[in-house]
Amino acid sequence: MEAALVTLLARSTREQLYAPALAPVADIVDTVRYPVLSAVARFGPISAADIAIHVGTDRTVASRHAAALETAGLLTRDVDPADARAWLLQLTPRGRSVIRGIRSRMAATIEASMADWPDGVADAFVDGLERFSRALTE
Amino acid sequence: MEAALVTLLARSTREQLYAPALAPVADIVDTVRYPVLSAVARFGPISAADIAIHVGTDRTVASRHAAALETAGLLTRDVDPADARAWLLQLTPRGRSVIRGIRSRMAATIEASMADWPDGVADAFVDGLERFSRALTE
DNA sequence: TATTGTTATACTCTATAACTATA
DNA sequence: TATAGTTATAGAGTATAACAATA
Repeated sequence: MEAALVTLLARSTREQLYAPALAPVADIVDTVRYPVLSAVARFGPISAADIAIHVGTDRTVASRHAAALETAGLLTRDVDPADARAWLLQLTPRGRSVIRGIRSRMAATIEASMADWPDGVADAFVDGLERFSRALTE
Repeated sequence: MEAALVTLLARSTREQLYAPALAPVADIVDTVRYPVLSAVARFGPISAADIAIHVGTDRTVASRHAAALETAGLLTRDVDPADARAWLLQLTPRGRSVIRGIRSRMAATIEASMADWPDGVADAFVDGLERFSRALTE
């Protein structure tokens, strides 16, 4: 298992998995900004500080990526009515459309690589993957 | 699944999974050199050019990491008897001992995070992970 | 006093280009 | 001519430090 994990965690694997899904929108979303966009999609409206926690980077990094995604028209930043220091990040209709396309292409890539797996193995893997991911973020 | 995959592929996840396993040898093996060491353990004796393919980086990067690991006494570089241009990388006894320790600590971390999983789920996950990793490298 | 967000800066890691030596 | 390995250089991405504004 160690070998499989080392392979999966390699930087090149991330590029390899993201590249085909991001290709059509490569000019506005790259492999480092996509995690921010994905987190806003899942947890928004959310502040940049909380995004940083989910994405696992420093606040300054999340802030810069969010600014870039705002410039690209994929998300908006509105003052948090409950805290004037914070900005709440939220997807624009264009952002929602872009992420829908990315997810659908990513799913196609993944499903293709599992096409010849025995029945049930893929479902069990996805189940385990979700458990493992949850364990990491707790 | 997309969310779980984004989490797993995050740079911070790699650090989080490797950190406890590498801590005792942090002065000689870090998270970017470990994949090189692991590949030498699995495929050695092997040339730097082939290591680069397995690790998914450029030749120059693999070469530098290998040089550092040699300086640390974890691997040796001997001229390939079949090709005087190439150097064959191979673990030293110390290198084997170090990687044994890393793998055992990594296994402990992973097993701990799966401790409360239902019977069979962990095995199915590992099976799927290995299949998925193989699909990525082909 | 602590926290949010931002900017300037330095650091790490990587790829590209150029070179030598060998096939 | 092509490939293995190395070194110098530039680029991308990140964290640290310092700042203003608000809790």
